[in-house]
Amino acid sequence: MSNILFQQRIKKLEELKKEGVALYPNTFRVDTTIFQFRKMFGEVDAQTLEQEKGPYSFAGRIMAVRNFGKAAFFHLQDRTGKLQAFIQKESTNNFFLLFKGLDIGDFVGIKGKPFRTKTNELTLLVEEICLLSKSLQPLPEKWHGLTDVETRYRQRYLDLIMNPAIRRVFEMRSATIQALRNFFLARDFFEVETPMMHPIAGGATARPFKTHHHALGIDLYLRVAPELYLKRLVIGGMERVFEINRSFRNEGISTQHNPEFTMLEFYQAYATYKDLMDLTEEMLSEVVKSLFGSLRIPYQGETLDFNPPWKRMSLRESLFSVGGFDSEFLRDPLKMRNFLETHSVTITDQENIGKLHTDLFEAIIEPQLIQPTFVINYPVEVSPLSRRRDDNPSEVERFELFIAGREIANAFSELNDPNDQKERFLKQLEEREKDADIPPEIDEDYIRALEYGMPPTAGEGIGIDRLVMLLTDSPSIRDVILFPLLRPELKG
RNA sequence: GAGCCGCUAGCUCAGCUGGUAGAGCAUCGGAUUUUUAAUCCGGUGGUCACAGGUUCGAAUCCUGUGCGGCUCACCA
Repeated sequence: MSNILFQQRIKKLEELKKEGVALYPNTFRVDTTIFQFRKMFGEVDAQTLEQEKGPYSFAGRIMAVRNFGKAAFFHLQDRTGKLQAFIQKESTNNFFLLFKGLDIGDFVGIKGKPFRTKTNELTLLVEEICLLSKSLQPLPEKWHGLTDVETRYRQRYLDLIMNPAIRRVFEMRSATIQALRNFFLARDFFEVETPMMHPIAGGATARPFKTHHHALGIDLYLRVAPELYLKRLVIGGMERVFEINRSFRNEGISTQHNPEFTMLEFYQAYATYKDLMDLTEEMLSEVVKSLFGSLRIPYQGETLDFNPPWKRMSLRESLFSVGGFDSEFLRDPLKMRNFLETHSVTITDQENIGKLHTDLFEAIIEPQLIQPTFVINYPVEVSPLSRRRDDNPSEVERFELFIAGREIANAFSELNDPNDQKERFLKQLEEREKDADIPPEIDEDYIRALEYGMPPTAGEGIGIDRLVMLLTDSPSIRDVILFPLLRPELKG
């Protein structure tokens, strides 16, 4: 590190050391947060404050300094906010010793009492100050802060120091997950953790990450979904289970996709996909209400309205009512192909009617579904784990929830017929592109589990990252993941 | 994987049709005991992402590479 600012700080560090200052002590005790301090004295007038002796002790990072030679103002930032402190020669015994050697970015402990400045700002009069940890790297500029997105993602700690708003995003993320967990616990669901490393990649068709276990001498796959394990638990008698955890998909990266992402999956025996629609409305409106106190929230210039009931339409209906296609068109593979090609959708030769309909849906309908909308009754070809409809076996009992033009949830009545399941697995295997990295295997144990009998069950997956994007008005999934995956930096 | 855009001081940014790099903040030295992006005076700081090419001369034009952003593809 050749930069001069770094060298200057190393020099200061050595000078402090020479003076006998402990550079990284851990003996300072904090008794007050900045939030608590404001709560206690935020409304108290200057005269009354004079009676207040303290001392109160705080710790945090120095974020700005305004120096007057024999006195100075500075901002201290802790996890709860920023506070102005005033330090002066006459009332701080180690003023000269320390203050000369301090830099913006250093952690300090301060003790003192509250007062109000001429401009009536609540301020701490510092009676004692000590260095807690030296910052050798200079922080970004105080006014513009850190805006370079690459640096914000690579050095998220800097982003968190400089941009308080990003901290609020992750507080919202935590609160969302907490609210979801409480929702399920209150309804007698059982929280579990199932394997991340699978001998056979199943539960979705995305390409998996591959790894190797040396002692066992076998290849393993990071899970693309927890689905098949959670349903084994239902078979085992866990009639209501949920898991909130990571899945991994070895696919492209975009504003909607990170290779590792967080999913909520839950299964409820003796329920149907229709029950889950009701449950989902209840769940998300409860979460939104608890976070915002309202069911209408802003997202990227739109207002999302979570007031139930939400619109429900079949995939076919949506092609008519939202897409404006007619039934003749929807029966004609050639016309649909031509149409899709003019909308630059790439299609393979062996696509059937069902796949063409979902292509049309994804290209034309999905982006238009801004308000929460359930789309139901998908073709069986694109739903290998879903139960067929009794009145139309070419379709399945399934819904996807769309909000702001994006898929947020996917749910279905589960296929619990082991013979049908095995046939669909085999069909899937036939259609899958050959990939040397993924052996053509089906999960025989899952079939065996089904043969013991799975109760009629409905299950759902919700993309937590995408949900948090909506709740925090974030345009990119990287804004709601603390450390999104990036290519490694070049060294030197 | 493809297309478009970007990369200049620690940070935020200027830098025109090519003439040899600038501002603000930060930092260093000085002044300053009520500031709020404090103020005033004086300094330090650059392999212009990297590598080639064109040219008397390249931050600037061309080619390639790296990293990032957006869009598309992939992700039933």
